[in-house]
Amino acid sequence: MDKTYDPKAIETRWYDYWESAGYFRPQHMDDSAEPFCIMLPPPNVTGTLHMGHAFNNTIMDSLTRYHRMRGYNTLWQPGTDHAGIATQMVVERQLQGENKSRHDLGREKFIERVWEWKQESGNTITTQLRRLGSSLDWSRERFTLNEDLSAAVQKVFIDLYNEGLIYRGKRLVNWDPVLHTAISDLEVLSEEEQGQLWHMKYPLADGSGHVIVATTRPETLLGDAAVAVHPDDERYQSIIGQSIRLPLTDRTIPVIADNYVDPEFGSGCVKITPAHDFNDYEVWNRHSHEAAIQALDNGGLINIFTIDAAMNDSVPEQYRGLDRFEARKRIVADLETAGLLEKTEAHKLMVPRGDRSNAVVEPYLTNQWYVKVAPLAEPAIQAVEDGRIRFVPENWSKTYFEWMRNIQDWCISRQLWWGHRIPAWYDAEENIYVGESEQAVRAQYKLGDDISLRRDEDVLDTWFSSALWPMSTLGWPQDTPEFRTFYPTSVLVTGFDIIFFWVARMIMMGLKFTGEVPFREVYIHGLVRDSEGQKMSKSKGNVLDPIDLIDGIDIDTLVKKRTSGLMQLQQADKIEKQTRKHFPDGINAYGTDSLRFTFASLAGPGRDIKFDIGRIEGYRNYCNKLWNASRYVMMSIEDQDTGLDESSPVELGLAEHWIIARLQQTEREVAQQLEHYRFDLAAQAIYEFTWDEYCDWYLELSKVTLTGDSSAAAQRGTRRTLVRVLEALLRLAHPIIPYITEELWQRVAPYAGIKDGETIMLQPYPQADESRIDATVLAAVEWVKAFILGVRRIRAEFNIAPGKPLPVRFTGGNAQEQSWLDEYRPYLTSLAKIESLEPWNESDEAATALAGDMTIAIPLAGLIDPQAELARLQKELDKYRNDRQRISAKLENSSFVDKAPAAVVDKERQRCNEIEAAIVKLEQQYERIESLN
RNA sequence: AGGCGUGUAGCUCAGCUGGUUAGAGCGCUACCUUGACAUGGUAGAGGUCGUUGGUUCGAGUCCAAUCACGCCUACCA
Repeated sequence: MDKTYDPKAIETRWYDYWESAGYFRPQHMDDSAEPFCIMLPPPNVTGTLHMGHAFNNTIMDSLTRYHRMRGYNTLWQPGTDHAGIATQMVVERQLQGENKSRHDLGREKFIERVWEWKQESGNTITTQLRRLGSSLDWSRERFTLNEDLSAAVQKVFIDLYNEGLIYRGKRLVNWDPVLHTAISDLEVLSEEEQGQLWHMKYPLADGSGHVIVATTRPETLLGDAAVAVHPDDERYQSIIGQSIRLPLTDRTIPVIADNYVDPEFGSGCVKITPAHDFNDYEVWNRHSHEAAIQALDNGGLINIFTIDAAMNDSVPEQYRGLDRFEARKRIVADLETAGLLEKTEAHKLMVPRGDRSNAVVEPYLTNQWYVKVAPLAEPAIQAVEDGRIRFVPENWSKTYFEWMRNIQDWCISRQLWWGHRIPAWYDAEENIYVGESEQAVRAQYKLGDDISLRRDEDVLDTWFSSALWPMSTLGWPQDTPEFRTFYPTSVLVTGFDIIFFWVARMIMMGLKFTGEVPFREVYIHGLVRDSEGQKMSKSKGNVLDPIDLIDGIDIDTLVKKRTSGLMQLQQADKIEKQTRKHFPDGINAYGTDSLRFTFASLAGPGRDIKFDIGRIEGYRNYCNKLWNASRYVMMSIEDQDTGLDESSPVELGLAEHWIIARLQQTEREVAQQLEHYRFDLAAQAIYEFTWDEYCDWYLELSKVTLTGDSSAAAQRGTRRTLVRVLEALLRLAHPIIPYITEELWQRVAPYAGIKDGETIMLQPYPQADESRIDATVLAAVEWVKAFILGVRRIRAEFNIAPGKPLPVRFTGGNAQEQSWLDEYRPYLTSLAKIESLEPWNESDEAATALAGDMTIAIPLAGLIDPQAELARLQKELDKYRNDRQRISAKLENSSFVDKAPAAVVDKERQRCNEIEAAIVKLEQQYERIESLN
């Protein structure tokens, strides 16, 4: 074996081996074993792996591997979604390079082109997921636009439409003027930006004065339908019902009264632009029956924008064709000239932008399809309330309820070409026919060939198909063995940012169409951020690529990666500086296992995961430690008898019994933590057992037996324990660090008596055997450790070379300790490097330490600096005396003795006695040293 | 405005249903290349658990108030 752990050398070959051997597939397709199933949240097909994916996958793979080893019939189902807008944008950008638009190609050719792109580039992320060691069943990979998944989408649309839960309506939507499509509320990101508030004078038509209205979007003036005041506002009673001469136009609009207006804010007058503002639209709805409103063009619903958000032909000629922001400037200037601009002030406002295009979204009046969500939400709320679905951590259910109880109808149509086309047809009178195909529609509605039908041009929101993912990937609506075996799935693992987008919608759809929840548990994990807690983003230049952490990257390449393709070029310098500061030497190749162990350790209950490079370094060191421990074990057992032959005697010593007991405790702990999704604590238990118990103590203790004059049976027992505990440890750690454990296990397992072990993946997960935990053994080793540590501390304090054998004396100690001293003498002399171990006559000049009731003394004639030693003893005494005072006060408190459980009181008493004994010994030593002075 | 969350060692975080002396990793200090490992070993320094009250025999842990920070949802033109 190599002296150092090199992930590159081992990680490349195992994945192919596992995948080609079919280990990732479910073992059964029936109910002969308990099923465990996780659906991979389908990544965007245009996507590349980011830290969130890597984190998320580490958790899912750990769960999957754990359950597989536990004997569950396990399926982790992969796939990608078609990402309507994102994918269409990618291909349109390609076309742009050829100076073409999608319209030049036409719908059919364009879609062909997208499929071609998907064929070539759509597997980037699935290739990267493999690098993470993810044990996904690739033979079942799905894509939201696959035929069977599309059939599910169509069925759901048609059924919901027939039930009246999908409808078409003309309403205000969030319109992305760059992408020319409606987007849902969730795809709009509002952020505070610096803007201005313009206060404008709106003259009354009778010339008697004016009102002041303020706006952040002056261009919408051209679409105004009214000015609203509060009905009880004394100041404006007289003008309610009067007319306003709308500036820069030849229109007049009424003053109306509505409760929506806050009289305290601004002038108390609000301009109402119903076709371009959600609140104004509501106001308009309440007043649209009024004659003055009805008299306006289109009943007051005046649309002033083209699909590009340029001014359309309904506005005065001089503004037509202007972009909205250009129009804004012109209108402000014209108002100024006309003396109608009262004032302009700086104003912070929330600006809504499309999450894909980053363009300012406009409320825009269009025909769209909607899902009526409230009836679907009700059962979905119940499913969480009554525990059929459990959120972990539980608190996220509050967020879920909050949203579900205030839910809005969902706009599902998108003005795109790439996606599931809406199965609706229109006749010349705009009557709607919904069905599987034109033919089916004609048959169903008895439409003759003389009636021409035209299909709806729009496609469905990608999330509409994602909402069906747990059902559709298992074959629903067909009654398949997969669906029968694995639905409902076991757990959904995802970040909290996606609860509304996806989790809630899956629950609604699952319940609606299968009557069953789609998953029984939802594990919500935190979001990965950089070491300073900042969200990782391209524009901030703080993105880490998981593949770079695995393979390593030099600093120049990293800088280039972070600074290329930036929206704002002036950021580049800052990002370069920052990057060179954080990663002066680039990033080492840490390997997949180190990355996974890091993620597992970070998977605590918090919701921000700060990723610091120091952490992964530490876990790479852990892997190296495990590697070298195995190396030592292999060196100790190769060509040696490890007690596999039952006929030769095998003897286990204290160390063996101890490490076996600690292993059982660790196994219990790890399983318990994994059951509760505490990957951090499970990882910590594995880490501590490996490093602090197995390596620091057991390997050292084993050397005493193997290199000493122990019997053949004892040596056999030690070798057998070395290899068996290691073998179990590898299985224990395998779900988190699959590669290194497989690599080591392949070497080690035969010596542990495992024959024909093809892979660690399918070995049973270690189960604790409580009967092998012996409290006396644990206590004995604790005492042995205390003894050794005592000697080491004296060495360190007096600067005695660690290798120099020392004479050690002892005195006192209870009967058990005296017998331990006798029995475990070889461990003590070897690990503490003791030259001679004899009773102490208490007169020699010596430094002392305590091991339980026993005093350890190291004669150090002439070496001791009495002043320093007295100071040290004093410090220790102070600590003990403090403790004694606190505890005896407690014990003298009758209410404590009366009310606290007896066990607690007993413990305190015992502790008090121990402290008392220690103080006595320390005082004696103090006097001895003092007398030397 | 409403909802959620966080505040423990220089940094990143554990601390489960309240019970001895509050832990880990990284960083720091000193010593050590000992035959698994310097991606290592040994020893050590470092915390009045945001603040103030309360419940309790006992509070980092439960309750209330308060301060600071963060996130989400909805926004006032």
